[in-house]
Amino acid sequence: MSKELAPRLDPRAIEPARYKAWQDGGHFHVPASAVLEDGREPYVIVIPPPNVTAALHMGHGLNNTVQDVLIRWRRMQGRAALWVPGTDHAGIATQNVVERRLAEAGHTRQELGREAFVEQVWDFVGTTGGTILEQLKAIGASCDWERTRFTLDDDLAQAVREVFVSLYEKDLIYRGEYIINWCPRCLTALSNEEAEGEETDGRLWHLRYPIPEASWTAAKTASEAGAEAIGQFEDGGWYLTVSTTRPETMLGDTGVAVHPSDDRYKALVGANVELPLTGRLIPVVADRHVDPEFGSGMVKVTPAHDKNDFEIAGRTGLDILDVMSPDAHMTDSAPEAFRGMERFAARKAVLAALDAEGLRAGEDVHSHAVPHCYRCGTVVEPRLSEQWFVSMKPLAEPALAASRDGTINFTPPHWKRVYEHWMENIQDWCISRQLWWGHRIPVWYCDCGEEIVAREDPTECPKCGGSSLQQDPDVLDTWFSSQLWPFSVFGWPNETDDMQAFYPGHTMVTAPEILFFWVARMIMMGYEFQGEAPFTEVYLHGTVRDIKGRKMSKSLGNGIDPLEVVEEFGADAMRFTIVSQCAVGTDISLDHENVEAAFANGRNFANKIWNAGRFALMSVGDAPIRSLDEVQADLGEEDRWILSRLAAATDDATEGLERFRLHEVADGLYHFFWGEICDWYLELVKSRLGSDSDEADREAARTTLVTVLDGAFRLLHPIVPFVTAELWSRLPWPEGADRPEDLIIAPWPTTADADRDEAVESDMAGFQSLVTEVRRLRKEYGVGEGQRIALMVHGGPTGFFESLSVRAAAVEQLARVNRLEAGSGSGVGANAVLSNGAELFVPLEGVIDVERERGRMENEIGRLAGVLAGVEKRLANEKFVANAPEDVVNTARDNARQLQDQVQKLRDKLVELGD
RNA sequence: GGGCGCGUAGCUCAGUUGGUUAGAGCGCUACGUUGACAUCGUAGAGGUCACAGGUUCGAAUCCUGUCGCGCCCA
Repeated sequence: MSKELAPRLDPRAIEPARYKAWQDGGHFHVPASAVLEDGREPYVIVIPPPNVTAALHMGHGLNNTVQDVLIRWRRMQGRAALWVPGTDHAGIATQNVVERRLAEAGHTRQELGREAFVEQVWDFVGTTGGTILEQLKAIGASCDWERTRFTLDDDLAQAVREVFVSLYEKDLIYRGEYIINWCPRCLTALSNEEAEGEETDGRLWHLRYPIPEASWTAAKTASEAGAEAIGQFEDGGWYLTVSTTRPETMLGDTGVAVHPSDDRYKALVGANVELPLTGRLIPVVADRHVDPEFGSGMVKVTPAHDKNDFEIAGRTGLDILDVMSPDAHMTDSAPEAFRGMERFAARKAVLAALDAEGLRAGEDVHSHAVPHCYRCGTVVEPRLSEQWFVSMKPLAEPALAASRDGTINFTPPHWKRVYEHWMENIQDWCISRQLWWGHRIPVWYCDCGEEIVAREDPTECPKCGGSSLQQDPDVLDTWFSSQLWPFSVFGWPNETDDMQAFYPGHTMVTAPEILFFWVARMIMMGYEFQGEAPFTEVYLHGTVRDIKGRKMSKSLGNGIDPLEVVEEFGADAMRFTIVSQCAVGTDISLDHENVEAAFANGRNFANKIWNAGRFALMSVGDAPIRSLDEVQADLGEEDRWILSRLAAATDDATEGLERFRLHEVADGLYHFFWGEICDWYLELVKSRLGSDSDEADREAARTTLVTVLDGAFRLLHPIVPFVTAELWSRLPWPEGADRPEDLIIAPWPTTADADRDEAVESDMAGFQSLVTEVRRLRKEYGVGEGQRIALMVHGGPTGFFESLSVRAAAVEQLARVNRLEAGSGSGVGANAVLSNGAELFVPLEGVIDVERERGRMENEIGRLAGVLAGVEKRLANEKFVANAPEDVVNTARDNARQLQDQVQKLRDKLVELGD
């Protein structure tokens, strides 16, 4: 019975039970047979797997709400809508968490040993790993939980193994010694993407390297040729100046380079210079990488500690000297005075030592991007290291073409260019990590020197037959497994029904931050291993920020816990608030200091839905309704109006969802529900629902009201699933008509052209403007709502007055008018002319101050005349009439006519008032 | 240095291919307990659409420049 509904929506009373009913009803699960046997069209989203150690934050709230909206909508459209959930093992992040816990107990992973440590991580993941997925249920996420995957699951490991070996066999994976990004705290290599540049105000120090006497002549020649870097000490000796932001690396310098065509330095190429503090001599070499325009045109070369310098060394044959340990301390390759020093201490010490020798030539403030580890924030050290790499250029080609030819679409579209730019300039990807937690690299080394890369763990060396094989100790970058997610979740490399049914998927919903990390790589892997893209739509949503525009983060303490929001206001409130702010390409900002205000909009709307539904259910009762066809002949104007508006709302919502314009969908449905159903239709239909009204009229009203709510609940369901499903389940239904088991699978509304009724919409607009105008006049003169007034109406469209008198009860209720008369009226009163030309007169003898009314009308005339002048000016312009589209000109003409009419009538009334 | 984006009501932001009397939510003001809802209703105040040029019959919307802000890549 509907009477039991509480006057306020209590989300806690309905949401958990609804969710359970959906899940128990099997509505989230999509078996492959739905596609392969039942022939339903699939719609597939794979979740961006959250880190297994993470707790739900607002970013997840946004990301998953968007996915759920899309999935629920497609499910209602009858698609086999599958949303695959799961978590990511997050190598560095997870290992760090467990290491921190060990440290609290005074232990290190090294003490524990690899096997025991990994076991501990598994324990940890086993106890806490499901948390975030459980939390997703609270916000209503309709994932297929039977398919939950973890990137370290055995079958996903099989996919990783297959991809690694296969790429290796195609020579797209190789091992080599190069400069990589190294985190001295995590003690692992990082990819370029994982080393985040942070704009820093640093210094550019200038250092002097003395030139031995043997080359002074060359130095003099260079100096005379305009070589800025060459100078003379007071004692007559020559030196050259180089600049660096990392002075400590000079201890590893093995050369100085100039551009080969830089005539200034020609004389010096081949000469040696003294490397201060080390007693070493290093050569001057020529290399095309040096930019003669930048600085002095002369650079120091530190091949073991800089990527460009390493390449210079490769071309010029310079020595490579590594002076730093993995944890960024100076090694025995550095001069004794600096050995064992931490890098930043060494920087100071080197500068001081150079100072003492008079070899510092000042410094400049220098703003540049310093790379930091994306997991721990430590300054990344470029380091020479032997690692595994993926050769990216060949993989990027089809992924780039897919964007260029529109196979893959980005929303918002400007990300297309960002993506393509990255693909065009793609660099090889360092995939080995010196961690214990992750997919172990499937490579074994034999004592005989053989390198074995195999799908199955080898027991003996295929070359020498020996059994003393050592597996590579490293694991793979987490993203190496994440990039396989769109097909590894379906059991690939096995040939599965799931693969056949659900690959490729459709929409990827994620944040722009991981466009390169993840989205781009998934696309590359899709092409390489499946021959087609893993999805065709990439929807990149904004970032959740606080009221000051800062990204929400744990460290800033400015986050909002979605679960608290759900607890306090309900998942519907949270979802609506988020979606209504989810305009394409914009961030979401929420006030973390006033959570109630931040979510008021969503909470109020959910409550409004609840109350409208509650009222309707109470008014309509439990008896079956008729079908719309049966009551067609009895429909009132407002019935036909709201049905027409429902059709409009349906079209707008469907189109908005198709274009990912979620904000517009939420906004449109909000105004349809609140501004049209609640503010007007419910008010108009109230009197017809009572027991004393004509039965045919009552049944038409009941049927229309239920039909409209049914439609509105369907349209709103993807955004606010709980409150809509709860109310929908209680709607009465026509006898004998099929009723879907639950709103979650009720068909998404569709429309036909005939569903719109422009004439009735226009009539209704006239009625609405009349009511609003009368209300305004009442307010103007302080006539309270308790006081009934008379209203005289003259003119307007044909039949206008008649249509009002049919609705006299509604006019009385909405405008508090108890006497409605045709005629222009006379005497003292308030006057108005509607835009449809109808003249209104409210006799208010004794209340109205004639002077005030005159002033008010003059203001109104002035305002309208101003608008009219603008329109007339446009129409007077021959070029406008000649060039503008016909409908624009016609609209302007209609406007002008209507405004002229309005102004004229008001002027006439003003004259009357003066008499 | 290169690239992308932003500057619209007190606040947070919409405004799709140039054509409306420029909108919403929150906040604010006034009035209101008419049996769905005070998490409400009614009405209202509040904007020279950053600035300066330009294109156009017509610019918040397109172009150029200036100022301010943010992000990405080197």
